[in-house]
Amino acid sequence: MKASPSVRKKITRVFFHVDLDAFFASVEQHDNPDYRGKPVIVGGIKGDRRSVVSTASYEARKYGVHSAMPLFKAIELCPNGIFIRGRHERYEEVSSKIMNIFSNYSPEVIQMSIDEAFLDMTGSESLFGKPHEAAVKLKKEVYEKTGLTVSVGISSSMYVAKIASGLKKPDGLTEVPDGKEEEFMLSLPLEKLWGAGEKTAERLRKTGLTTIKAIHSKSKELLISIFGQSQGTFLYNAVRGNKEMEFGKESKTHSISAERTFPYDLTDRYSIESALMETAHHVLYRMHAEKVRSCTIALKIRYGDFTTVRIQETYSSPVTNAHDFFEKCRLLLSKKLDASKGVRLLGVAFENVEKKSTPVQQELFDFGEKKRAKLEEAIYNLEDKNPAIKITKARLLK
DNA sequence: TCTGGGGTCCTAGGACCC
DNA sequence: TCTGGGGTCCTAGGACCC
Repeated sequence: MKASPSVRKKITRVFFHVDLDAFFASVEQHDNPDYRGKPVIVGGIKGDRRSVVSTASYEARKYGVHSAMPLFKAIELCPNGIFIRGRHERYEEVSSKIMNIFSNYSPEVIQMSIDEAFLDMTGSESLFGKPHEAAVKLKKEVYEKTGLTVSVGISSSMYVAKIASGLKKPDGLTEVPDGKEEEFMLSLPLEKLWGAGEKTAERLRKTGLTTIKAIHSKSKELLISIFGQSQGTFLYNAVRGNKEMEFGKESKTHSISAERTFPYDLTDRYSIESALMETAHHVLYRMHAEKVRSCTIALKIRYGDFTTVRIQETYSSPVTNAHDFFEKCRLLLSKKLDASKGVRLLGVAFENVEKKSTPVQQELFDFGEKKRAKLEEAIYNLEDKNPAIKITKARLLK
């Protein structure tokens, strides 16, 4: 079959990027009317050591408080702020309610995180009107149903929509007309270039590229020669707002991890191993809950001086039982740990996680491991059904 | 009282195979 | 004899994002 190009009209794609404004803090303000209009800081309470700000309400941002800021600094800047540790289950609940609303507007909602999503609004005009009109409707519906505001970016390029949604927060709406993507990008300061963080910005500046315009003036080859194939190509496309920069492709790998920063550095082996056991149990539990498996274990250690190392190992068969898993973790720890340094953080991860249904090479010998795995699975199921039951290794009981 | 936790992707080097 | 080239898998460290 042949379609004549002159007849087939080129379809202009329409993407929304929708971002929930100061999400965690906004949920708190919604649920607690006393908090409204006040600086709310989610991430930790006064006295929590080594915490950081997760989300600051717009009232708190006026004091200079922002995400990822150490909590002690936020307290310095905003001593009268309302400090909250956070209620993740509640945020998940509100998030899924909002994502549900999104799915009434588009058959293709690509959720990027708990508080943002892309909506493919291509061809939705007969249902919701022009993109701008549709966005107004969507914002209104979210507000009426949840009391929260969202910011929307509209563009035929996902990348540009993503940047546009961040421009007029909170409660913003920014539309970049089709064909104006490049112009739009050129009007922005370097800090708005999503995907180029602190380190890259620094490198760019050192190269004399202090503006998006300056990057735009360089050839693709030059950018690649400085920043490498991947990042060079990214920069070249990003400053042009190129449409082929898509999000939401199936990711190649998946991992499950847990890590913990200790209020004080751990120095003795027993405490370190106990903490390791606790974290290991946590990730293993999650792996069972998600019905997946993995042959690769990774251990992460951050020392008191903030240097961070990792060690990983891939085994011939998936790790399923807790005893075996912990022993493997402990072995990795022995190989890597510098005992002369205090341990600030320990993390454990399963890498290259895959669905349980995919076939796997059976181990030739089975040293009673299947039995142990069965028992543990039963315990996990029990905990699942009744969260009040907590079966924990004696060592973890204080 | 400096610097969370859960992720993804990239790079560079080494092992190993043909 | 002293040395190749491609491909794949694995590992450790980094950058980045929310």
